[in-house]
Amino acid sequence: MCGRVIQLSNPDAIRKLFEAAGTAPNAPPRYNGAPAQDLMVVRKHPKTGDRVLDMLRWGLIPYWVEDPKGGRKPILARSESAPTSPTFRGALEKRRGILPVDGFFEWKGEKGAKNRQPYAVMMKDRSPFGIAVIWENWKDPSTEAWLRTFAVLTCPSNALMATIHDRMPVILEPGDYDRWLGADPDVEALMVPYASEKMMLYPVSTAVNSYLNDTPEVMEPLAAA
DNA sequence: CCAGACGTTGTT
DNA sequence: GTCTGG
DNA sequence: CCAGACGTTGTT
DNA sequence: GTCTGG
Repeated sequence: MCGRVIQLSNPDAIRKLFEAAGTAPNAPPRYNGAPAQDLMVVRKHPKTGDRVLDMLRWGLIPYWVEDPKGGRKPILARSESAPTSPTFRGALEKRRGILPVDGFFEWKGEKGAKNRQPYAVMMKDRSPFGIAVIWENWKDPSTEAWLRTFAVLTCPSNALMATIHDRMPVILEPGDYDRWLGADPDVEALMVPYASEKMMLYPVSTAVNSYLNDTPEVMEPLAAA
C-alpha cells in the first residue's frame, strides 16, 4: 500500500507551503514516484533546527547496515510496531519527516493477483498534503558518501480507504507539522487514520503500473467501460 | 508499488 | 545499534 | 554467551 | 514462488 506517490513539485512552492527554510532542491514533477527514487522530504535539520526540504531516497537503510545490496530496504513502517522495532525505533524518535504529496496510488485486490485495479487517492479539494515518514542517514563504506533514505508510516484505513485496502499512510494536519517534526516523545497520537470526508479516490489506468510511466496520464480517471 | 529475473566461473 | 533464539 | 536478524503486504 | 531493482 502507498507504494507510489504524486509529487507535483514546484519545489519552491512546496518549500513555502511547508514553511521550510533555505533553498528548494531541484525536483521534476513526479506523477508516479516510486521506491528507490529520490523524492522531496521535509525534515528538521539536526544542527540548525531549521525545517528544510531535501531529496531523500525512498527505502530506509538503517545506518548500521554494512552492505545494503540484498539487504531489505523497507518502504513502509507500521506505526503500531515502529516504536519498538529495532530497525525503526531510533528514526521514529529522532528523525521524523514529512513527504509532501498531491496524492498517492493504491492497488485494490489480492496481492499477487492479476488485474489489480489502481486508484488515485487525493484530497477532495486537490490540495497538497503531508505524509509522515522516518528517515536515516547511511554512509557508503566504499565511497564515504552519505545517503539519506526514508520510509512511510502506515496506520489502519479510514472508512473511505477501507473500500480498497485495510492500511493507509499516516497523513498529518498542517497544524501538527511542528509537533511531528519536533522532539515530542509522545507522537503516537498523531499516527492515526486521516479524516475520510476530506479525501477522495478514483480508479486510474493500469498505465500507472510501470514506474517508468511518469507522466500526467497516470493520474487520469479510468474511462468508463 | 510493479516488473523482471530467477546461473556459473573467475576477475578487477 | 539492539533484540531474539539457541 | 554468541549468531543472526532487523520489513510490509496479504495468502494458503 | 520469491527476490531484486527502479
